[in-house]
Amino acid sequence: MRKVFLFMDTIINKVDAKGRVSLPADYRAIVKELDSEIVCYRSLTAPCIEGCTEDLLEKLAAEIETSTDFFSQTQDDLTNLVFGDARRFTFDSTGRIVLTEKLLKHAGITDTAIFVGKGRKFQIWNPENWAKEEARIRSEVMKKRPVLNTQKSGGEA
Amino acid sequence: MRKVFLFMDTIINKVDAKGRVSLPADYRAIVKELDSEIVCYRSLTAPCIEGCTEDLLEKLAAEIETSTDFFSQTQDDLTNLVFGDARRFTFDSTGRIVLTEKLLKHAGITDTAIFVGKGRKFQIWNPENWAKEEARIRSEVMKKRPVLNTQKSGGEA
DNA sequence: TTGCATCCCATAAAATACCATGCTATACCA
DNA sequence: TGGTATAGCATGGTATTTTATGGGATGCAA
Repeated sequence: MRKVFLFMDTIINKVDAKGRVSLPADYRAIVKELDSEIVCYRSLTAPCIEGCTEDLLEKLAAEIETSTDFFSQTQDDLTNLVFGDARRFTFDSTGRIVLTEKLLKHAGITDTAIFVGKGRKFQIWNPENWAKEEARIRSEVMKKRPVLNTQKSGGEA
Repeated sequence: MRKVFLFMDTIINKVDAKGRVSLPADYRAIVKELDSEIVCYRSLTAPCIEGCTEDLLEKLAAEIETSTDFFSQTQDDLTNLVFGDARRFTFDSTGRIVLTEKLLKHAGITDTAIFVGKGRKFQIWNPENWAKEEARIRSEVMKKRPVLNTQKSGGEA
């Protein structure tokens, strides 16, 4: 039995004409062990699909409810945005989910998708876009790293 | 069996001359599993119909009753409006509810309706109006998001 | 009896569950 | 350590079920 439930690794899978993709086996295992379901939505910040367990969304719902007023405009906007876009995805006996046209379009995915672990969440990218994004992130980190170090000690590398 | 009961996704359905609409299958599943019923009322804040399970309204009522400190006059008025306007909608064997003229008029719905998940609640819009509303919300959030981030750390694209 | 509302049936389309296969990664044994 | 057997996984195809939706029948009320 697993102790830690985090989405990790980067896995490429094919997307067929129906939009079917195998959810990486390890992701499936997590969802099963948590006795939860997958929820996907369009990322707000990047051209990719984002996914998490339904449990996490449930927590988010609770948080929105407690931190904003029942009749407030903010609660209205937030819930519309989050839950209006999200959708449950149950996987079949072979471990596949069927992504919607809306999601695939937003991520620019046609016949191949790449799953990127993000801990409690994961993302699904068009592989080419992800390659660029990963490069950007890595260079970004390298740019920031010396700055952070200088502040603390004296800089390195 | 489902653990989490949240209305999600955005689904377009037709409204026939009798005012009949199919409640999205997933919404029905939630209502059934909660062994509850659908309640709809005119949204107080937007030109749309709002719906939730009877259970939620029950909770709201209970909260008002048990709340020690008196509610403000406005809040009281709001709850009056909601409960006064709300009505049960049972769906038939094919999963349809019959919306009233009053509700349809308030939302400007004629032959097509779009269901928007909001977590514990959902909304029913005229598709065109919803398109505008969604755009408004997205731009609103994009404006606010950087602000929220700057307060915490240093902001991000 | 007539109008209105509810219920039931039929059908086409779409979503989803199932089956089969080849491949890959893992485990096992010499 | 190297080779082989095994189990798990991704993937293509097919069958079945569910869902949306139009039309009609039934029952109640005015």
